[in-house]
Amino acid sequence: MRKQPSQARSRATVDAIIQAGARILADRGWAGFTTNGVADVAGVSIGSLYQYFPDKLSLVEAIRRHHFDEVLAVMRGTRKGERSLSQQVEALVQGMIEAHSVNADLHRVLLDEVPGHDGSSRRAHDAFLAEYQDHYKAFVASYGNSDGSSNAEIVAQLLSGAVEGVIHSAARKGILSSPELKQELILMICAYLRRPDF
Amino acid sequence: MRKQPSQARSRATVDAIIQAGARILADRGWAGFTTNGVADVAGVSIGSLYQYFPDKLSLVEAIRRHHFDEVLAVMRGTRKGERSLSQQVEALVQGMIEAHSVNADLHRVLLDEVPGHDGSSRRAHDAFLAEYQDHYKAFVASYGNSDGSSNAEIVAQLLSGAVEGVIHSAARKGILSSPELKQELILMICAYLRRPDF
Amino acid sequence: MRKQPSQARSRATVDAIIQAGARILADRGWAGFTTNGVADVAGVSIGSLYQYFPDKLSLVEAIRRHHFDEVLAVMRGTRKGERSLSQQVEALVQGMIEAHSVNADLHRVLLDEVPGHDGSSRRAHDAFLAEYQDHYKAFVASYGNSDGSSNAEIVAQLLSGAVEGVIHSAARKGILSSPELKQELILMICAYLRRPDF
Amino acid sequence: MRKQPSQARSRATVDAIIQAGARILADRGWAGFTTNGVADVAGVSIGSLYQYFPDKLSLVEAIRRHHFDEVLAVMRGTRKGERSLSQQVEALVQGMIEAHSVNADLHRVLLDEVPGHDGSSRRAHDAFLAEYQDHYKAFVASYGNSDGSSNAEIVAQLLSGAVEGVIHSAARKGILSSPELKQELILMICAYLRRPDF
DNA sequence: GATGAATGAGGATTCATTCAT
DNA sequence: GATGAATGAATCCTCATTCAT
Repeated sequence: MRKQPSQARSRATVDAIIQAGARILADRGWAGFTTNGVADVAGVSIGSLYQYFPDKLSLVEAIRRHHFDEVLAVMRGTRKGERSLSQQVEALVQGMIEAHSVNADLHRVLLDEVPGHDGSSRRAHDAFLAEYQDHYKAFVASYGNSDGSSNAEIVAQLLSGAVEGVIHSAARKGILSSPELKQELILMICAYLRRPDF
Repeated sequence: MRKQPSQARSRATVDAIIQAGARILADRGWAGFTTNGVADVAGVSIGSLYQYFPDKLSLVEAIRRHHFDEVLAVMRGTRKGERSLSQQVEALVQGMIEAHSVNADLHRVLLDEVPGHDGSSRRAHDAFLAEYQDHYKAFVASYGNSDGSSNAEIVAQLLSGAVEGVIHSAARKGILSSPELKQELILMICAYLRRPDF
Repeated sequence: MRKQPSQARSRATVDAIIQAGARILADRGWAGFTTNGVADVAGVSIGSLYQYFPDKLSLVEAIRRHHFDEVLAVMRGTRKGERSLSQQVEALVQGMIEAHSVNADLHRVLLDEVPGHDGSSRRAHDAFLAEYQDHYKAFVASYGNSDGSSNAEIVAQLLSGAVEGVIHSAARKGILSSPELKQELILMICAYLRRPDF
Repeated sequence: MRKQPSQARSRATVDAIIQAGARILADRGWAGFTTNGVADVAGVSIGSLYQYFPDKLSLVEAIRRHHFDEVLAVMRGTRKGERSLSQQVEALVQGMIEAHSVNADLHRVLLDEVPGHDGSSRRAHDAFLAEYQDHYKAFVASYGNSDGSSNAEIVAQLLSGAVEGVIHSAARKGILSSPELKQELILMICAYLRRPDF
């Protein structure tokens, strides 16, 4: 950011810009994301936008940080310490569904469309992905079986990919809230983690 | 398309344009995809491009159709009629991996970046997704268990989402060819399909 | 330049752009030199301008090359081989006045206002200045006195600065064509070159 | 100026703004001279700047007046009353070099880059140039030869142009302090003023 | 049919200036 | 008096598309 907003008024402006930017990114995608459009929707002048964000990318970075914080907050809020495996899995799946329900369109655009995060922005993005993966690794670890832990990485990768994919495609079809799908996903994960040769 | 290429030369021109477009889309993404750029790489004039494609979207549609045809051809080529469940699953997974290896970058851009398919293009895209899902439905059906068939739809949805997600995230990390991941994915699907309460 | 104009029409366009640019630069200075303004005056669209010049600086470079070529052509046209010193000096002074009469405003703006010529443009500019100085060095050398030639450099520097300055300030006052001033300038140079201790 | 600074604090503010403006003008040229930038460097708010200067041009005028005052002060300080011609000429040249050494970059920018002095600013600028020329006229007059005094004007014009030009070009080449060049310049002027036919 | 010159709406960004606090 | 948030006209540049040759 170019300038720290010190007065209340400017903080409100910055917030309005970020909200409007998130809205436009979610609704129109990266190609439809124009700084003039953001300023318009935010109800501020284009000059005000550039007073706080040196360029388009730094704005999208701010939006990204904002969104990731929310998503991570939801994920961290997932209740822990369940007894049975299926309860643990249900908590995980439920948490991811909720996390994905936080502005799912924005999430997709941020991950898929927004181009080259270079430099400092890369770190923020990687930090998010790292914590994201850690969520799965922690889960796999907590399941605590005694086999070669070298597998944990792969298993976490598999689980995150599968859960992500199922939720993603369900979101696209508008059936994210389907209880049957959720139930089947839970069953699949449980079956996988319980398989005899694990 | 504006015009059907009737002569051999015209067909060669159209092919060159589609190839060049696919190349650019894969290499530079949707944001780097310009009609002038495509014409340049194709070695034809911008006027010729517009002789065959009325606008940018119709060009990207042609590219999409072209690519989806290839992908479906690979998927259809997956060997069928295996005996054991795990052999069938392995065939499925292997087929999907191969399908995703057909110009994976182009695939990702077409699915993630290229914006709103409206009108006729929508149909083509949906037809692809339908056949894609049918592949899974056929697989689930062929596993042929006798329980409530109302579940088949959900199970296909789950499987396609999970497989897609795992392959997608692996592709992003450049580990699409990891045998361990593939093995775990097969294990997960087998475990799921074999679960006692199915 | 971004593109070589191959057809006659495009060559005319490029010429019109360069002429208009030179005009605007001379009339309004670097600060008043806008690409849209140039396109307007040239009677072409802004798009055409950018078809041939990748950016504002490359346009100003083309203008510079064009102008320097003209100036050097005039300087080279100065008749050589005079007998007496004062005839030689008169030829020199006359040549410089004529060279400076070639779009004097443009000359001033190009030398004084146009910012940082980096890279390849630098070379063109330096080449001009070098030939410019060479003109003086050749003159000093041709005067052929036998004293330490290590002075030739300094003398050339002095002469070019003095002649340039006189012509420059005369141009500003609109008295470039004053015969008296020219005569005095010739006298000064002759007196200097004839001084006893030279 | 919009307002006369009456209190000490105000005067300090105005001074800071002028200093900062001169600094920026010298360092970054006219193109890099922005009111917000000046306010920043001066350590005052942009609002304060506009409290004292109604617009950008009035600020640059103040800077110009300030600088010209300094230069004239240096020129006036040149010691007078030397005996021999060459001593007088040396004093003149030395004075001009010193005057040009007072913030040479700022001087160049003010003379070459800053655009159109209209209205009241024109007067200030002309007053400076007049006094500048007067310096030379006084010098020519003091040399007091008895020939047609109608020449004095021309001779002053020639001398100021030549001295200015030599110093200017030397400054550009970074050899303003070269004693040889200075010596040659003095020689040239002496030779000119001593020429038999004067 | 093919060419490529020309077009101009649209989008990112700057900066002089105003005005509420 | 001072502050700095807000403004928006102006500028550079891109790229989809048209059309004369």
